[in-house]
Amino acid sequence: MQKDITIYDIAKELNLSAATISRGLKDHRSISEETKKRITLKAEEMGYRSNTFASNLRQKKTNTIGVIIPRMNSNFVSTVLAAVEKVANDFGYNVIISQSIENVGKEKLNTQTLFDNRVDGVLASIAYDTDNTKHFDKFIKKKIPLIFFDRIIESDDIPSVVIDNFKSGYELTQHLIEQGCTRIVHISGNQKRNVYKDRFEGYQKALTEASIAFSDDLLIEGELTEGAGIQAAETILKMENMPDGIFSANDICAASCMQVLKQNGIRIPEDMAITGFNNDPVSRLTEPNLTTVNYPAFRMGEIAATNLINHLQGVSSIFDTHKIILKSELLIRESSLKKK
Amino acid sequence: MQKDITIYDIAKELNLSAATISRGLKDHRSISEETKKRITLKAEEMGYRSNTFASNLRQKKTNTIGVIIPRMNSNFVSTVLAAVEKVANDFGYNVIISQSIENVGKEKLNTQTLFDNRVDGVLASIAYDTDNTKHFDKFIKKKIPLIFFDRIIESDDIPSVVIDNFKSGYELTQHLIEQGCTRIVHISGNQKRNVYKDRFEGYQKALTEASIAFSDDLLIEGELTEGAGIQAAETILKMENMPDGIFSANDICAASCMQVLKQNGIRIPEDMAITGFNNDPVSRLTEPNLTTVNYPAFRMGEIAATNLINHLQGVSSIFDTHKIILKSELLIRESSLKKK
DNA sequence: TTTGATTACGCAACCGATTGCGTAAATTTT
DNA sequence: AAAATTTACGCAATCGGTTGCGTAATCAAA
Repeated sequence: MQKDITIYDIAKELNLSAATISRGLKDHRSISEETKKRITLKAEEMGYRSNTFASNLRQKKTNTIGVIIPRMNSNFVSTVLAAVEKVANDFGYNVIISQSIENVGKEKLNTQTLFDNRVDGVLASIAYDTDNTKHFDKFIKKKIPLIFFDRIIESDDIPSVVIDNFKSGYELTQHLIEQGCTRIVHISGNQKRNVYKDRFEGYQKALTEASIAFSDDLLIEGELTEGAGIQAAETILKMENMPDGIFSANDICAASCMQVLKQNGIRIPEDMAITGFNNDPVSRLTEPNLTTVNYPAFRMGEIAATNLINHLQGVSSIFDTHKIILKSELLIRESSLKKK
Repeated sequence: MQKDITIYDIAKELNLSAATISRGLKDHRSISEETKKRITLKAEEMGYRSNTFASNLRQKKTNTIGVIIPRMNSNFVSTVLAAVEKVANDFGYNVIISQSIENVGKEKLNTQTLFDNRVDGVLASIAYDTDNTKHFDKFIKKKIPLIFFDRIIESDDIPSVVIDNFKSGYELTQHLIEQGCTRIVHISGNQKRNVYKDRFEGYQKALTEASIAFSDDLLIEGELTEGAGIQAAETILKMENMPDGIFSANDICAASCMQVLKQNGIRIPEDMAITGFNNDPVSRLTEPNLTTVNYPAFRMGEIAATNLINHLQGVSSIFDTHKIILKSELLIRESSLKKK
């Protein structure tokens, strides 16, 4: 293994100082064009690569942003990440991704890892059971910019990028009611999470406005996984007073639930109208296609990353913003169309 | 923003040298138990955090492994990544993930970024249009261990972790033939990629063994996306001599293809038997459920990461291994069961 | 009591890039 | 032609942790 080439090696070859090499490589104005060219060429020729650590150590910044997400295995999350990576790359930033696996403990470890790795900024979507932002305080104290997206905790210190979950939940439910549903089950996730709580409250508001009573057994709280959908279906099938509509807080759960119901002879949407949330590809592959909400995942990633980086570059401050709400719209498909 | 605490600060507080602090913090044997305890406590009290860059700079290693993948947005990839992250964390390694977006150009940039960030080791699954491993040579030259997984390029220098795509393709096709299919379309990806080429060759072998002729129009090469599935279906619908079986090289494409066919009155599996590949959740949500191949994604990530890290720790050498082949098995479901 | 071994720690030189300050030489101004 | 600028580069300290080597102090062996 040959030794690494450093700016000192280049300096020696060209009879210049290391300082000049350093400046020449980064196009510093006090170096003449000709010298710059010689330096660049020599560096190329010798196979020089900058040592990030030496640079980071000296500059006290890393050109890296950290992202904390619950899991990578959903269409939504991977789309957000794709956008974040794209924006970061365009601005010369690296991205470190860490998954909390829906677990506060792991999430705390992740914040610590990112902190120790001295990321310049952080984007986070919090885990299922997180109930305070204490483990994010270290970033705030160190003035390391932090933005929450999708799953957030309200905090005066932490700006966020979200959609209007309340509104979308409200609209979905309203749509189901318009289709003639009078007994609508809501399958949701942990009510600690804004995304689920807000959708639920939107659902409740729509019910109230239509003078439909809500009872606790209509809310099925679970993990919104494929398995949770199956369980929900089984619960529903056992209900004495069978519902005529289901509003699931995500698509995958809606899809698996729908499947079990169909296997049990329930006709969709005639007997049961179903809606999901997110517009995952699966919503377009079920039969019938799932009515859902288009979630601007890519846009969300783009906006969160752009704001963070603009802040880092001093272009604008994220602290001027408290919350950014993106547009999300209803996608009506067959699974909920009782009236054709 | 308060200044960062360094080992020098701790040293001053305790009237010790920085060297002793450094050693004390990492449990070096030449430091007395009592001093170690004092150091640890003081460090805790002062809110000390180690500076990774200074450490990396001096030690010339980063405790970081890099992963290059085509895209994050498939169930397969995100499952592999979850496994890699788990193993890496257990061993105290960080993970940097970079997506090539199925593009050699980006893939090259990614190798450079990982190289410049001086990752200790690399795991890679190559892009759609990569046709040589030249951009990986820098790792080999620097003795940075590299393992390919899933999508590989055969190379004497680079070990890999895969499944037997040929065998699975063969078995799937054999199954379709047993079900009475005599004209089977194969929807595949870029034939440069081992995963697609091998599955195709397995398919061909099964056909040959059953004395079924293969003709070029039976191979539909595309990007295996949702959209590609729709296109494939349209192509198939226009065929004068309608096939009676479809073997798609992944599930998502099979699912969308199946949907279009159904919309056009084709009965599955009676008129057309369909199989996918991967055992993505979507394969369990389509109607009928998709026959597919169970792909041990988590295991693959675990094995690749474990081997890489074992090598880094000197426990074993990856160069003793050329290729690791994991077991993958046929999952027969309704979409292909013409004979019940 | 003397000697060899062990324990516990300090000294100082790294790792490689960055940057404030200083200066000789070249160029422009008056 | 002398003075004032500007240009182009070098010096040396700095970032914070690591580590080979050296040494004082303590302990065991002779």
